[in-house]
Order: sequence, then C-alpha cells, then structure tokens
Amino acid sequence: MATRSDTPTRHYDEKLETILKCAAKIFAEKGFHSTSIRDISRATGMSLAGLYYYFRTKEELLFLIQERCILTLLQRWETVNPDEDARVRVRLFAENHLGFFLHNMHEMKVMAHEDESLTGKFQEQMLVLKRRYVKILMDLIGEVQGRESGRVIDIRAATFALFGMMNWIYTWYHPKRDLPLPQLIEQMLRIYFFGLLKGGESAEPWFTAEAAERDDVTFSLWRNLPD
Amino acid sequence: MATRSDTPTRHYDEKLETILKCAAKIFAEKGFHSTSIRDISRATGMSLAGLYYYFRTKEELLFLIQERCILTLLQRWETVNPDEDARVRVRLFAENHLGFFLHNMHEMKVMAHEDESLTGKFQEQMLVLKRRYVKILMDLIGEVQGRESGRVIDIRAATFALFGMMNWIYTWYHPKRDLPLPQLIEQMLRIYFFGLLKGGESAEPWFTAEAAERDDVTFSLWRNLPD
Amino acid sequence: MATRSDTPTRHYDEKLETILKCAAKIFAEKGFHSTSIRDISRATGMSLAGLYYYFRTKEELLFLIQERCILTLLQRWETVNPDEDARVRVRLFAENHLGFFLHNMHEMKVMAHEDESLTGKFQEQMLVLKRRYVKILMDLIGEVQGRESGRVIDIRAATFALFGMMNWIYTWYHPKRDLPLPQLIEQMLRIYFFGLLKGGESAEPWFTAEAAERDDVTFSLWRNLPD
Amino acid sequence: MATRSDTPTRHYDEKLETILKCAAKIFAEKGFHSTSIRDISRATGMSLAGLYYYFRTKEELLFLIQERCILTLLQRWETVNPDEDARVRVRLFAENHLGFFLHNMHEMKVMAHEDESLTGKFQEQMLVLKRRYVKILMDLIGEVQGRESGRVIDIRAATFALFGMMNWIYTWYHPKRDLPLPQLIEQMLRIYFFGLLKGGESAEPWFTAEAAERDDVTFSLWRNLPD
DNA sequence: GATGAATGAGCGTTCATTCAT
DNA sequence: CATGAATGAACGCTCATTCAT
Repeated sequence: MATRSDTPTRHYDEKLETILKCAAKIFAEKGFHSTSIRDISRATGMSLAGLYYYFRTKEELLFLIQERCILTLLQRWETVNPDEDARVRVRLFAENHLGFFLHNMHEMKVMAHEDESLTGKFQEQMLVLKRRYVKILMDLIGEVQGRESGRVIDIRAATFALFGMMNWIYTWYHPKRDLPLPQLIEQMLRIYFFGLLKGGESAEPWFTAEAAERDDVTFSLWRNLPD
Repeated sequence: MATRSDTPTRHYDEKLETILKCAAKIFAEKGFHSTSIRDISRATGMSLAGLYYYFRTKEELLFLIQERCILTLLQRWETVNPDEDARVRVRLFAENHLGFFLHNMHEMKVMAHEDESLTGKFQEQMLVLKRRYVKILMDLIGEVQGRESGRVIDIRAATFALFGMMNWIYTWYHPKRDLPLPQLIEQMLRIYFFGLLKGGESAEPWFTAEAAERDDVTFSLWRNLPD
Repeated sequence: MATRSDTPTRHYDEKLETILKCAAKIFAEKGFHSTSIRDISRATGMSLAGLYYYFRTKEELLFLIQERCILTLLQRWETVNPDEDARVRVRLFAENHLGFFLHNMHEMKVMAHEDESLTGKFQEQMLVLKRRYVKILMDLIGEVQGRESGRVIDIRAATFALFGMMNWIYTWYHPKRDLPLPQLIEQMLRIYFFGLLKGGESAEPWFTAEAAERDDVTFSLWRNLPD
Repeated sequence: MATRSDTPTRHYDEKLETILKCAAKIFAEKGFHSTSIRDISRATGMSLAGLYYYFRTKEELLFLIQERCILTLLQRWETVNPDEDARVRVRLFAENHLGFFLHNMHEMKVMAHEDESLTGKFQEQMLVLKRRYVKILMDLIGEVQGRESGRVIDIRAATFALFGMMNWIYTWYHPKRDLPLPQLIEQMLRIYFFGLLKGGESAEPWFTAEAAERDDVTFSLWRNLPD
C-alpha cells in the first residue's frame, strides 16, 4: 500500500484511462454504433458488467472520450502568447490542432466522425466546447482578414475550409506512406495561407522564422492524450 | 438506353428512385447503423417485407446510394473538355463536385460519412470507383504543380486538402446562413489557389474569365440526382 | 381459406387471445416483475421476438390484460336493471364481481395484485376505468345508506370493506377445499349485509327471493373472459 | 435476554433497525422485485457491500421485515385476557391487527403484498407463523359461531372476509382523507359484526362498553414497530 | 409485387452478490 | 465494520431478414 494521500482514486483513474484509450481505438475502427460494449469488454479484458463501474452508458463513454480531446486542445491553446502576430497565431492554432490530431488519431477521428452520435445533454455540452474552440480560430481569421484586402473572403467559409483540410486527414493519412508530421503541417499551412499556386515559393519571414526554431520536440507533447 | 415509354421495369425504377432518395435522407440524418429498415418502411409508406423486393440487404441499399452518386460524378466529368488549361480543369472539377454536393447534400453526406460502413464486395467496388475519381483530381494537381515552382508541394496532401475543404461542408453549411452556392465555390477555390492572404485580391484572367460566362444555370443540372 | 370478410384479423386476434390468457396465468403465479418475456415465450411456444408483434412492451401486455378485465366487468354491469332495489343492486354488483373473479382468477389476481405495476399513461388509463367501477358501488352503498339508519357508516370505508372482502379471495381460495361459487357469494353477502352475528339467520325476502331464481347457469357466462 | 446496556450487538441492532425500516418503506413503495439493493444503499447512505453485513440475501431482508411484523402481532396478542367473551376477543384481535397495520403501514403492506415473494425455507417459516396467526382468529370466529344460529356461516370464509376487509386497507386508505384510526376500526367491526344494514344502529352493550374504556392511547403502543 | 407474421442473434443495461482490503 | 471494484447471469427489447400467401 503506497502513501495514503495519492492512492484512493489512483487505481480508478488508471483503469478509466485504459478503457478510454481502448474504446477510442475501437470506435475509430468500427464506428460508435457498430461497436458493442462486448467488443470493449473483450478488448480491455474486463467483464461486461465491470465496465459499467466506469461509465453509466455507452454514450457517456463516447462523451468522455470527446470531452477529454477538446479540453486538452483548449487547455493547450491557453499557453500561446496572445501578443503574437495574428497570422502566426493561426499557424500555431493549426500546429496545435494537427499535432494533437496526428498523435491521437483514434480520439480525433472519433471526435470528427462521431460528432452526431451524441444526443441530449451530452450533445449540448460538447456543442458548447466545440463552439468555443471554433470561435478561437474564427476570430483569428477575422483578425487576419481585417488587415488584408477588401474583406472579400467570408470568415465562416474560410474557417471551416481550414478545419475541413485538417479534419479530413483521418480519411486518407497513412504514416508510412505520407509526409511526416512536421512537413504535413507545413504543406497544409502553405496551401491555406498562400494557395496551391504560390505556396511552393512562399518564404515570407513571419512564416518561416518561427517554425525554424521549433522542431519535432514540440509535438512530443502530444504523444499521449493525458499529458 | 431503351425507349423510355413502355419498359416493364418502369414502375420498378420509379419506386426504387423513391426508396433511394428516402433512404439517403434518413441515412444522412441518423446515420447508417442507427437507421433501421423499419425507419425506411415508415418513411416510404411501404411494408417492411415489401422493401426487400428492391434490395437484398440493408448494406446493398447503402451501396446503391453511394454508387449512383459517384457514377453521376464520373459521368458528368466526361463532358469536360480535356484541352482546357489544367488550372481551369481543377476549377471545373471542384465546381462539378461542389455543385453536385450542394444539390444532393443527403447523398453526399452519406457518401462522405458512411464510407466505412460498406464491407466486402461492396466496399471493394466503391473503392475502385472512388480511386478512379480521386485519381482524376490528383493527376490534375500534378499537372498544375509540374508547371509551377520547384515541386515543393506534396501531391497527395494537396489533393486531399482540397477534398477535405469540400467534403467537410456537410458538417457546417446552412443554406440560410451561409453564402449561396456560386459564391461558396468561388471562395473555396480562391483560398485553395491563391491562399487566404492573397485570395482576396486575386483576379487572374484564367480564373475569372471562364467563370463569368457561367451562371447558376450550370448548377441546375444537379438539382436532382437522377437527371 | 374462409370467407374473405372475417379473416384479416382473425388469426391475429386468436393468437393475441392465447398470449393474454397465458401471460395472465404466469403473471398470477410468479408476479409481473418476476415474469420474464422469455417465460411467456416458453409458455406460449412462440419465439421471444415474435411476441413483440402483439404488444410493444411488457407493461403494455399487463395493461391489455387488466383493461380487458375491467372493460368486461363494466360492460356486464350495463345489463343490470337500474330500477331494482338498491340493496338488490349491491347484491347483483357483488355477484357480477365475484362471479367474474372466480371464473377468471388469474386475470383478477393480476388486476388486484399488479395494480401498481403500471406506470405513466397505462396507469392513468386504468385509474380512470377503476374509478368508474368503484364509483358504481360507492353510489349504490350511498343509496342504501341514505335510506337506513342515521348515516353512521362512512361510505368510502363501507365500499372498500366490500371490495376488500371480495378481492382478498385470491390469497386464500382453493376451489377444492372451499365453498363452491354460489355459496361463497351467499356467505360474503350475508356477512356484509347482516353481519357475522345475524348473518346466519337472515332470510329477508328481498335477499332470498331473487337468488332463488338464479342458479349456477348465471355464472357460466363468466367462464371465459371474452364472451 | 441480556442486560440491555452494553452488549456488543447494540450498534448492530440499531443499524439493522434503520435498514429494516428503510427497506420496508421502499419495498412498500416500489415493490420487492422492483427494488434493488442499490436503492436501499442509496436510501440508507450505506455502501452496497456494507449492507451485506446485516443480511445474507435480499430475500432474507424481506423475511426479516415480515417476521418482525408477525412476531410483534403474535406477541401483542398474548397480552389479551382469554377469559373475555369471544365476540370481545374478536374485536380485540381486529383492534390489534388494524392498530398495528395503520401505525406500520409500510411493513404491513410488505407483509400483505409480498406474501409470495418469499421462497424456500423463508416461505415455509413465514407460513408457519401466519398459519398460527390466522388460526387464532379462525378459532375465535368458530367460538362465536358455535354459540349463534345453526352454523350457517362457513368459518374459513368468515375469517378471511375479515382479513380481507382489513388487509385491503393499504390499497385505498389516506390518513388525510379518510376516517381517523379509532373510527375506522369501529366502522369495520360494525359492518363485520352487524352488517351494513344494521351496523348503523347497533349499540349492543358488549360491543360499546369495552371500547369506551379505551382510547387512542392504546394505539400509541404501535407507533413504532420495535417497541 | 406486396405483406403479415415470425425468428435467431445480439444489443445496452441492471441485478444480486462477492471479495480483497 | 465497511467499502471499492468486480462479475455471471439475466433482462427487456430491437434488428435485419425470411417466407407463405
């Protein structure tokens, strides 16, 4: 028995962790509705009934997975310096999003794909969090746009265009076949900022300077969902 | 194609049409696995057993919906003049895709979202068609890239970036709140070609000249899946 | 195949009949909550899922049993001549109740014992019917009391005293050990009208005259729930 | 019986008391089979596993409740003077029964309603006690009948008629709406002894004299099951 | 062509109960 | 004494599918 202070929920938390990771994987592979609690029981090695000690319904299990994702994303964003140039902040947002996405592909696929599988209170609660998250990017895009041109680009469309580019990744990305993470991020941002046609040549100082200082170590932060 | 008038399959075709439209709507709204054949029976007004005259399994029903989507997309593409400038052809591809997407949102959502709900033979068959469709865009992007810059942009990433931008639409687009179809297409292409930063000011002749000649009539072709 | 007119629901009705009878028996023996649909499936020889063609939930099954009971009781009461002396009408009410009770002991036990097993809409609907039924007797008791004595007896208490005497029967009555139906009714009414002390000697004309004319044939009407 | 003061089972007894009271309430409200041990855990504030220190199975818990009821009833009966007139003793029996019933409605409802929820040894043991209790009243009725008339009234029927009147109370009695306890007992006995028709005017000396001497204080004895 | 009636398999969930601590 | 964690068995119910008519 370890010191009394840190034990009580220790075991519980670890088990829950395992279950969430495991469930996320299966949800990602088979889809939420095609996954039975029995599948999760099998994969975790726990008994069917035993699982229900950790969540009340299958839907709550899905919610827990999604909630931890978005809470982590939001929390990580807090660490970004708000005095940075708006374009740089968009870049950092995307790096945050994609970095987490690629290191927690299962969870993020579940978040992107099983969006509508939540109902009632769970759905509402996730909606609030997701709206908060989307608003961050939307405001940033607005800032960037405000400075440029004659406001020809619709902010909503521009925002979701970026989310679309990023979130679609789970449908096609294969680590072995495709670009490694940092390059992938680089490419996506180039296309998004400068377009397919000019993206190749782009080397604006604000875009490259920052990135040079960072390396893959940055992303190691994402390696496991609960850091 | 036989004479349209008196074929014995006429009745069959019309009913099947209704069923497919109806099923696509429900699949889009509730998801494939959460939709029961009973839901479709209720929505179509047909008896449960009666439906099975038109398809052998629920999965075949999903396949039929998806197959007709992609076949129409491929078939429409055939009409595009291959002598056109590559950039223009990318633009036409996107217009084709988005135009169809927005006029048949249910079917396209089903195609995008229930990608992995098919298994076995059905999955394989769709994969072949989808690969054919993706290859068209990927080749076009390659062509465009070949001419530009020093080939810095990864072709796969660039291709799926565009697909992501477009296919993600079903998660956020509300006709009443967002840009009307032609403008939406315009914006997406601007961002994709010229980037968020330069997209606003872009007015390159090849980009605008063509578009001016077309108008919404183009898209009326898409109004109903089976034209 | 019989004449077209009476067939369509014929088969359905007969099967439902069987199921209701069967379920009433098991509910009576094991109690509603201890009876599983699988028990009923076993007893009827139908498949588990097949049963659900005839009712939507286990609770509806209970409701159907109870509803048919009380509707029959109410309907039978309609045939009683309202010009009869109030005391005689009380007697006829009791005969109706007990006669039906003893010939459909399972259903009546379910009705008496599983009163509170219904919830929501089902409960409300039964409450309405039961109140209607109780009111009949309560009004009769009121009429009888109005004429007699100085109104010393509380109407509600008197009404439910009679119901209690009658409904308690399912807890102790054994056809082989106890009085046959007509005598049982006789005894209960004697006690209720004249009391334990005077009941034995009572031979008031209004009480005996009527009864002499009736015999067991009366009760044969009750032999099966759906007459 | 050990000295009341310091026995090590003191704490046990108090806790058990609480549990039994609590369980009786829930059993009465939701029914035995619909009540889960978790419900009782919640209501008592004890942990699920903790409860099992006080009883071995859920059925034993039910048994304990019922056993204490009937033991108390039997024990109280011991105090009645056997030299009293038989009719008076019937009256005292009913007063005992109803007094206890109304002051411990939950327990009595459980006893009346969950009669058949016990099985095996528990059932047998309760049957013995109940038979002993019933026999007391049945013998009394026999005594009363033996003296009167020509034995026209069946003893079993007469006995259970009285039990039925009394035990049915839990289905309809509302303290606020209905007669207070002493009057209710009065009415029931009047009906039972003299009948609905003559009950109102009855004022036989043996019936009223005794009662005048008692008042509600009698019943205060019953206020809590464990006196 | 169309349907009423039926079914085997499987689902999410709850239950009374246990046991190491 | 008391509890957190776990489990096998069973529950009510729904599903895609079939088949005689």
